[in-house]
Amino acid sequence: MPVQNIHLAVDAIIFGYKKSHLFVLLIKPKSGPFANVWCLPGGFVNEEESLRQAVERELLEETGISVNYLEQLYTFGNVGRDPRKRVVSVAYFGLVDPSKLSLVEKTETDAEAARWFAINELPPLGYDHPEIVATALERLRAKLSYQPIGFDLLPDKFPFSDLENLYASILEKEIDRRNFRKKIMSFGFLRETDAQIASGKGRPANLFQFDKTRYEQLSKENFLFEIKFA
Amino acid sequence: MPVQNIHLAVDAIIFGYKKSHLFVLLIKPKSGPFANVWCLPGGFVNEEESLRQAVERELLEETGISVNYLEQLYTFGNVGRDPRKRVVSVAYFGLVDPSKLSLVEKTETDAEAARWFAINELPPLGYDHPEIVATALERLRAKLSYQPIGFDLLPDKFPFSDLENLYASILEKEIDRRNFRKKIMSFGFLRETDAQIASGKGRPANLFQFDKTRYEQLSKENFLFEIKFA
DNA sequence: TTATTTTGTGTAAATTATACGCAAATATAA
DNA sequence: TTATATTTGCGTATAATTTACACAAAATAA
Repeated sequence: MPVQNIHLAVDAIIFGYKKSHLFVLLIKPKSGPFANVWCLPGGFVNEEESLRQAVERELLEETGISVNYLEQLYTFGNVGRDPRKRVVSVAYFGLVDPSKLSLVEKTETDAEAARWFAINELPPLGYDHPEIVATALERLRAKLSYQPIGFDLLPDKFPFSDLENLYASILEKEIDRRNFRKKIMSFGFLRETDAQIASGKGRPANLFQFDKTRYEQLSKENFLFEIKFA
Repeated sequence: MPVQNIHLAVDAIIFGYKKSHLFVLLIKPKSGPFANVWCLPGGFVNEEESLRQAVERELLEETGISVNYLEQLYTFGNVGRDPRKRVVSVAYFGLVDPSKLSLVEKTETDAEAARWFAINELPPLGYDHPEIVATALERLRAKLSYQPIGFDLLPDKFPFSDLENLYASILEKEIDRRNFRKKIMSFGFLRETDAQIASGKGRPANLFQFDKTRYEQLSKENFLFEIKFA
């Protein structure tokens, strides 16, 4: 085996969603070359853990969060992306529901705390993390249209308009409410509950629920999830 | 920085296509725990090269081939995937045109040589390479339907039926010739040349050519490549 | 010259996507 | 209490796309 001095890290880019805004979870590392700069959560991989375990561990250590959805995004390995030495980082892409977003309102910024930032109000980021965020955002947008992934950004029960606003705001498109609803309901994996919610003003909305089991059943048959917009 | 004893490798899974069959490029490593077993080309990353450079270098060294298309596929990092020590491997996914496939017919199996294997006649593979192949095949199939990637598996000029057979054989679907042709031609990036080819028997076919520039132009506008099959 | 093989092409029917507006239910303000 | 503003819930007609389907032309082989 060669003598190799390459370090292996993982980074996590975690999206949250609330009130028509997409958020990203950031931390300020306590040490390292970007010690006082906002960064994605992440760190070095231990020798006896899988990559996924490493991300989950780092996430828990640095932010206290656990995710609804997590998948490998891309591996960033350019020479020089860490000023100290060669570090290759496997980035993971995750989604959480709004219950995890409480820190956004709470945190009164202890310097090392994790914080949520709205996607279009990100602070300057360390390393090549802007590139990672861009890649993740692309992936999120792409996946919204061919995987029912939006539900991992919503609470268990939600009014239909929340789903609609999620698509509209993340994809930055206008959506025809009637056609969108028709389309989603035609899939048959969204259950209308008998609960209602009063959103403050206007007519109260019925709450809906994503039936994951049903979705998985359908996927095995000849069913294709796809949402396109003009 | 932590002391970390993880090694970083790259692997390449290269697809070729000829006469309605999909091929994968394999080698027999000269050393290591799978010294006499067919494996994907690959090897350790040098400290001063990017991941992509590493794959391209290994490919050239081990198989003498250069590719038409190459993208990062996935990073395989489970503990124990290499019996010697922790090795994390970034797998790349590549496509070549049939001119590179000559080794298939030529090679009279010098033990260390590279060889093409039909996808459904693969020998037993070392490491976790069966998993990598499976992942790559999934990716290839998925991409065929939303990126005009099939052309990288064909020669510069090709009869239309080759394209059709490529889709049919890789996706294992039946295709309606007339509808498929209508669909592809409607995109407007396939040029009919005035060359013809006599395939041996039957009516000679006109040759077609993928106009990449035109495709890229279209992509910038409001154009979506998509091919679905029942 | 006849049979066989492969290419090339059009149309009608079914399905899917799009465009579009009004009434019901609530909260708030007058 | 009544009027106003806001949000939800819903249907239909038209356009666009997808699907199903068959036969003639050009070549080779027998």
